[in-house]
Amino acid sequence: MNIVNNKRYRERVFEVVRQIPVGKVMTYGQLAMVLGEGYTARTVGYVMHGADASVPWQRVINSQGKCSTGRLSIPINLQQELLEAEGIVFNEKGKCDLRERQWFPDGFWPDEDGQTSLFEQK
DNA sequence: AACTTGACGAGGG
DNA sequence: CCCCTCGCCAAGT
Repeated sequence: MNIVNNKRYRERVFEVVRQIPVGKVMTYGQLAMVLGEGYTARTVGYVMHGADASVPWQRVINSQGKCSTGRLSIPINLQQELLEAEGIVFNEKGKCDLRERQWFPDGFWPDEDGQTSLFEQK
């Protein structure tokens, strides 16, 4: 059976996304790292495609701090507007400050320099 | 089975 | 900062 049609596989992604607080975001790659074996940024993106209303899908953006939902069934700029309504600020190039807005689940923390890598707690 | 296309990401120029 | 290449891996044709 296809992976993204596997309910368990999808639910693990959604469980984490549902924990992202208002005003915070995570990237596809981070989610993949947190979820571990079997998950990649691409598959996470695929799963998000099928998110239902119980999932704050707008809080998942790409590693550059931008929204990647321009050309799909989602109206242009909807994601950014939803996030702005949650208090997130985007510059004229559609980028927000990940350093300030990135959220990490319990058990993970960012490395010294960037916010893009995660390490498991000892 | 081959080839293309992504709600991706890192690295190089 | 922008653009391109690769690696990634599931889906659609």
